[in-house]
Amino acid sequence: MFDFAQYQATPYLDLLAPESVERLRGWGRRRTFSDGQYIHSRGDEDPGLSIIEDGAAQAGIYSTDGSFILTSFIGRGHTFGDFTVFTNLPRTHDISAVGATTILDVPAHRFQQLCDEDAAYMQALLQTTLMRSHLVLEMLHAVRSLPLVPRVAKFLLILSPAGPEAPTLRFRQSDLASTLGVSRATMNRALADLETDGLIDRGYGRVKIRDRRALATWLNLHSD
Amino acid sequence: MFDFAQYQATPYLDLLAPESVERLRGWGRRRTFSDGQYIHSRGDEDPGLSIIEDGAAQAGIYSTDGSFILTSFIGRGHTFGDFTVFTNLPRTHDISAVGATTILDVPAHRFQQLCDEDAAYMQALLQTTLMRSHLVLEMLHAVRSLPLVPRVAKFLLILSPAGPEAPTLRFRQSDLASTLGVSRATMNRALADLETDGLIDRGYGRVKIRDRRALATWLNLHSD
DNA sequence: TCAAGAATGTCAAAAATGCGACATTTCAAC
DNA sequence: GTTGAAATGTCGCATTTTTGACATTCTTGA
Repeated sequence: MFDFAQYQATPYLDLLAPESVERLRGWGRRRTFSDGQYIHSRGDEDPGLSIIEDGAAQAGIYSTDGSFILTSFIGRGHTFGDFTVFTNLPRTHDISAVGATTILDVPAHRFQQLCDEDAAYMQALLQTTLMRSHLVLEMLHAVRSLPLVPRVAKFLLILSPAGPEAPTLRFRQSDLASTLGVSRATMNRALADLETDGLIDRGYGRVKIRDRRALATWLNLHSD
Repeated sequence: MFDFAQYQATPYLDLLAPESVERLRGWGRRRTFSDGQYIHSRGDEDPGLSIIEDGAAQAGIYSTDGSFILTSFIGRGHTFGDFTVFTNLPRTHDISAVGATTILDVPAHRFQQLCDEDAAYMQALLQTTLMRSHLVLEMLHAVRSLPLVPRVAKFLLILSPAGPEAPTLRFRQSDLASTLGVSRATMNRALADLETDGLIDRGYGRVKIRDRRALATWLNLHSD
């Protein structure tokens, strides 16, 4: 049985009442980015909550050798930078736009003020944070306990956007590889296996999941 | 430079005002456990927040082959079960006591009521959740990008309790091994390396960190 | 105190993965 | 279109890790 929530968190904006969303919009600054453009760098110290109004972003860390270790794909309605508002940590990830993207930036002090006035803002944030935390734990568990091919399958499920039935991930195999901590050759073999089983299609700079449901079912059969 | 916060989250109880802690105590049920006793099992559905008043616990997942994949060490003042209160997820980890342990259980509806009355309860929870989330991301990053020995070192730092300067981890090498997703033989070699460098001592069913600071310094030199 | 169980230390063979290389395919800029 | 850069597909070979085995050490309970 395919539990949708198991692999996706509910977007922050979807957890707020429409009027709360409107209010939030009034308090933030809107910025637009083009595909691949940097939004934040690891180590930046400008605390604030960012919300994706349109488009998408990816969070990860650039290694010294230039490769990018992807941690999460952030879709419309989701947030990032939450760390910086409620802890003293600097930004922990590099974030760049995927496709044309509009971001709503709410400075830390303003967001805290909003939370004071209406606890719903904080509760919603807590909910998404807990769900994302759960997903990261799942990723961690996958990395440590699943054999290569199921591990790749699980990551594809977690990293793929929620919406479409047959999502296309616009990732290079080399980036996917460092995301899972394996070499490109190994990733290629694993993707080839999944393609042979009719679960995905490999393309130039992208991977297409033919059917989320089928992939999830296959994963259940091949894990544990 | 050894950043203590980098490897430890602040306990929930430490983020609350003393009177808030008192109030919370009045709302929960106190239970005691002896060393190794089960507190919760993965899959349980009895939503509620648990707080460690005394002692400690460890969270992880038992594999089908009986080995235990440790995810986190939960010390005094920390919480678990937060998922179950604010999302519909069942418990995701097996939790057992480490040493004699006292737990304060607050049922989900009561805790939510508390949050409604005083947002501080939620804000503190958000803070610890964000910090723990950060730690899990660090673990994930370590698993994927660090060579064996630094990887082991980083996990030892994250899993060790905050308090003592020379903490002793009461873990078998086989459990540590599955926690990092390597074989026992490999774990043994890695620990031997660290022991040769004078950073830890291997014992029967335990690993002693001679000096957290020194280990952290060594890790900085050997990562990236 | 002693025996049995449990955990560690270690080894050689087998398996998996990484590394470097190179041909091929695809895309995008001109 | 053409061309060059970028990404994929694949191949040995080197390296690391796993596996299974066995001896040794430690702990605990009879």
